[in-house]
Amino acid sequence: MTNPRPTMHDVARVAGVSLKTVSRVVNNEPRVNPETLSKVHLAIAQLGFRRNEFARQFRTGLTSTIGLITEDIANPFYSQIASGIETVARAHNCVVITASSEEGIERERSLVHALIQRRVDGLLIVPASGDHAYIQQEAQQGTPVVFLDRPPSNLEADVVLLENRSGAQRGVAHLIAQGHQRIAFISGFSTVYTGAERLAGFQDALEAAGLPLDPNLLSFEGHDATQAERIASLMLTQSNPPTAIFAASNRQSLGVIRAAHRSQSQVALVGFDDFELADVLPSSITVIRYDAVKMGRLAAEMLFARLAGETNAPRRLVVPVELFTRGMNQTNAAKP
Amino acid sequence: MTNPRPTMHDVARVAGVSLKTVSRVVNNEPRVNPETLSKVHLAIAQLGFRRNEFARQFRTGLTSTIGLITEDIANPFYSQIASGIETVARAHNCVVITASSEEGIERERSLVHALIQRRVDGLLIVPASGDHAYIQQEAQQGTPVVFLDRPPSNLEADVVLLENRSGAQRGVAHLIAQGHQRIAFISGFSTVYTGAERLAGFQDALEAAGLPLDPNLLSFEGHDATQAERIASLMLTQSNPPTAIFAASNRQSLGVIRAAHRSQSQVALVGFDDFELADVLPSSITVIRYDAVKMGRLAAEMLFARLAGETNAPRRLVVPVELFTRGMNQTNAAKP
DNA sequence: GGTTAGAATGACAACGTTGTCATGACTTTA
DNA sequence: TAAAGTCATGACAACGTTGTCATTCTAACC
Repeated sequence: MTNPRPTMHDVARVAGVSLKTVSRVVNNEPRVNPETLSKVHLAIAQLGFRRNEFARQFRTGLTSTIGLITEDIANPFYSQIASGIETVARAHNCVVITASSEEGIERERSLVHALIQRRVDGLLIVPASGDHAYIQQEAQQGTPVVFLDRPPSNLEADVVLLENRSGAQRGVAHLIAQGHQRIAFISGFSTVYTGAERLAGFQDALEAAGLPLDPNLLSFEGHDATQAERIASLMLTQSNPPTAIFAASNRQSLGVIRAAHRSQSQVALVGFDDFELADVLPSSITVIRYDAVKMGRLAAEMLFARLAGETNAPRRLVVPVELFTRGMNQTNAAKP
Repeated sequence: MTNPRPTMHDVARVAGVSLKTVSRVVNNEPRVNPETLSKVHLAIAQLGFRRNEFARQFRTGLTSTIGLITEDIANPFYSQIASGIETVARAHNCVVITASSEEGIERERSLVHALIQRRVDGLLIVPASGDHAYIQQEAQQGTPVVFLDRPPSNLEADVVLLENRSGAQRGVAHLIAQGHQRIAFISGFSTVYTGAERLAGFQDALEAAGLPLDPNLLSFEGHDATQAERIASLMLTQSNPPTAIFAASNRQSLGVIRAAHRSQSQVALVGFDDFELADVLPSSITVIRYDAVKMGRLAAEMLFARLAGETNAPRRLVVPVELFTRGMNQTNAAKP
């Protein structure tokens, strides 16, 4: 029923030539007699032979495979990054192994090891919070690593980041320019790099405008949309509620939108990360947006540059973000 | 600077034992003298040795790697599937290579070959339209293949599908029950399996209600959201416009929502596929939804069952869908 | 004390490919 | 016609691991 895959050896036997000659044909090496060539081609077609890339990679030491570790591939942000990476990888005849760390440093570590043991040529990592010194040894043993979205701790390495701080600052400045004075900031864990940077941008904007920072309007517990919704609801129903909210990522934006919808609030919202349908919501949402696919491409290109032998000091690349304003609601409408 | 990765041979030399003894230690084989054991462990730690999984896989013939080919990994539907697959793969100590066919049969074919040549243990494919007979040979040579979302043409194989036809039928019946008589159907290419099935479901519902099918209210050209928006706009502005639209997938839903938003139309919408924010839109959207992650899990489990030696006839698994009604707008409100 | 059993270890082939070198035949050159 | 060069081909080792089998040594048995 299932005939095993033929090897070069089988082809050689059928064609009546040596193993090496088959290898030459398969690799399009010169100096093969045309007659021999066709004999071999015939045998190849007859057996349905296809070179065992796995064995070849083993022999040559290069797997033409890179690894990508993200928090969760189901998250559109990461899957867009993955898409950009894949495009570049394909141009280099590479495939991509994707794995999800679920935001745990231990799990990340075990994935890194699993991929290193499979001898991927390089690694792209969206790092979980925690100590990344363990990567040092791997990198020194010849597997280049490029980080995405967040820099690793305790490690000098290539990294591609977003313009987090200035992006957040511009978003908040936009709200201030619209006349908002009480602006809330809802984020996930403050220990995550992007959260901290965006908070800094938030503070920059307040300071520049001479506005006070009300601790009651700060939250770092909106890790997912549900949490963010709960927190936004609380803020909106308290006495002296915020007139605007800055959401640190699309997960928080989602929660805030739901909370505002439920409580019929007209609170203004600016969010980091664009999302589909932002344009057709009852109150259009201004966002800080960027090209996630491009981010993936850039990181992959850095990795391939390393693989090509580049040995400069680690580089830090920053992907620009754009304040994209929607629905020019200049003022904060009062509740009905 | 970069010390090459140590091999078992290096460990053996440092520990003063034979290669095979190191192998025994690494594989936790019994009958190793405790003293020797610790010598070897010491050498392993000292050199930072980690087994070359790649060489091991080469020797044993199993790569512990499966391949996943989708249309576009950046599409949330596919990235959710990927997430489910990854979970199952991890439980089997496998990693997943993801690749995008960009909906082209030729590209798909080249990816299948690339993955087969890398000797992935199995393949999961969301097939592009076209002839899939070429897979036959691969499957016979020992690489099991499971299809997702659409069955392959000219090939008997395992496949996991959605309840397309009855799902669409229920969605349209829901609209009819609300009193709609002129219902449009907007889809991508009719040649794609899911599109054809959902159209059949649409027709089922109309027939059951004794409603006529107006060809002017059918379109198969809304391949992406932009196209769908254009078509929906045309339909909505024609004389005798539809009072409801059935969108065959989330891409079409998106376009329809935009079109309705632009033209201030109150057209009712039911769409196949759920999407974020559907609950907070001005007119809440009823959808046919399902668990895409689970779909990935099921397919992966089928694949691993094959890898475990299952040799039954190809199976067809159907993932149930659910009509999820939102916003009980019983009637079709007239324009203001 | 000689045979046997078992424990601990090592030598070697094998997986399927590519790189290195050798070989023989034929052709060109002096 | 001998020397040198080119062409076509093949034999063999190597990549790093595991599987098979052989070997040595010690302990236990009759």
